[in-house]
Amino acid sequence: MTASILIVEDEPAIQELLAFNVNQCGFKAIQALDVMSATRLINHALPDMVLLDWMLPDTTGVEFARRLRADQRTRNIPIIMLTARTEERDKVMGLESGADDYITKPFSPRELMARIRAVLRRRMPEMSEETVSAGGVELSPTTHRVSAKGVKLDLGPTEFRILHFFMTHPERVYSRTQLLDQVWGDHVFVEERTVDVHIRRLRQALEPSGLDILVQTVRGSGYRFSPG
Amino acid sequence: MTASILIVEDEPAIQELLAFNVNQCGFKAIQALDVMSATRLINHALPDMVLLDWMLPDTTGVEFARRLRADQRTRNIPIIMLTARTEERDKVMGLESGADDYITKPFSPRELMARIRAVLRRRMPEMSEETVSAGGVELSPTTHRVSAKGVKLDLGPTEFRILHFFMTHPERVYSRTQLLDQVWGDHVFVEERTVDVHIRRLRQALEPSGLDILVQTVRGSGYRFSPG
DNA sequence: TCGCCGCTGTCATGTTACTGTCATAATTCT
DNA sequence: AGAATTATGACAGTAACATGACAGCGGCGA
Repeated sequence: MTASILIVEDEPAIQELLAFNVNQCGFKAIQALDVMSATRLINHALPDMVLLDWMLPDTTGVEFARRLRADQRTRNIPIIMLTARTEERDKVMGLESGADDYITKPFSPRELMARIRAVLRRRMPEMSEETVSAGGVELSPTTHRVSAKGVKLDLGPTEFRILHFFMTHPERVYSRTQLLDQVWGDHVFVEERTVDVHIRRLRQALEPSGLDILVQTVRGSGYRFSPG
Repeated sequence: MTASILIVEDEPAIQELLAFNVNQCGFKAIQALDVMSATRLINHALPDMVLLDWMLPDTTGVEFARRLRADQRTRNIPIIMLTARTEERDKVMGLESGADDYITKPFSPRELMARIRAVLRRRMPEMSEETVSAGGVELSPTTHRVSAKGVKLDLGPTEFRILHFFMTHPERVYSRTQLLDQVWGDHVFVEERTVDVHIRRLRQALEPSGLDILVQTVRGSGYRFSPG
């Protein structure tokens, strides 16, 4: 689920610097020294974003950006332009060519990362924010509040996520492994028995209102949320 | 933070007239003569509102409005439609283009501004200039004054903006990133932890009146203003 | 022009609350 | 009963947050 970022930059030193920073921040850097190889890489697999140098040996960055924007397949890939000059004219041209943002060299790694994240954030849809209600429990992701039979209750982050997942997937049994994947995230190494403990904590929080019965154990299989 | 308003209008004379009036009223006018450049501008930075001509050379205003509404990122931007004749009103309404309001040409600057303010008040509360009051705190954007339980208190500019944003968006939890976007501005590069510090300063200012409890920490998520 | 002062963003350090793991008790099944 | 599975309580490590200190910046008046 980590975003891949195609870096198109002919200067090897800057190329490496960019790749290092991008990788450092948890993205996957894909490197191209010119437009031709960039095109090949894009044909092979679409990146989630393109970091594009303004000046390139064969085609200019602006021209390449224009081509990306023209092609239906690549139209929606965000582009950040790297430009050496600070003149307003270049900025305008960069934006005219369809770049989402631009950054002038020299730049700090921090600023670069901030811009990358900002652009990705603008493009990425938000997760579900609907208030869920079932079996006397109400959970609102936006206010991050939970109430059982009208009484506010206090959950830790993990218990909150488990409950949210359960309420949006009621009645169905989930194994510990599935819960780890869904609630903790795919590639996390956590002991399976840890799930038990968090289920316990969730039940404890629901206990005062008597709604702990909604979280049911299915021996040999896992757990289930059953609003009845 | 002044609201930025994107004006999409192909007639240069009217474009300028609109821009002049918008700027005159303390907003920031961003100008586009057609849908294509409007799209580019929006990709770069989201405006707080769109003033949209009904008839445009390339895509019609309605079509553009529909696209804005379809995209998760732009869904919540208020739109005001400009139409040439009264009879278009029904069409605009009937087509459900998603506009928040419409205004027929010719229009008086006064009327235009009134509608802009009305829509902003409805859709972007923190942009309007009205005095907000919640949980014993009163904040007046125009005079830049804040009082807690009747006692006047003294805030720095940033703390003022945070509090204003919070008061116009109560109960909802905002991540540090979201707060940076909303209070600092879209592409400002500031360390996330800086938010903590300003929250601290805001709480410190509220402390004497005991209202610092209104600013709540939601561990793992962000902060929330809860007037109870 | 200079120095003062308030505001800002960052860092280092202190504090708190959550997490994951284990050991052990309590179930349930065969 | 014995085996397998789950419940529960305790605990240490740690991630997330709070707080205080500080240097840089910009505005403002002397």
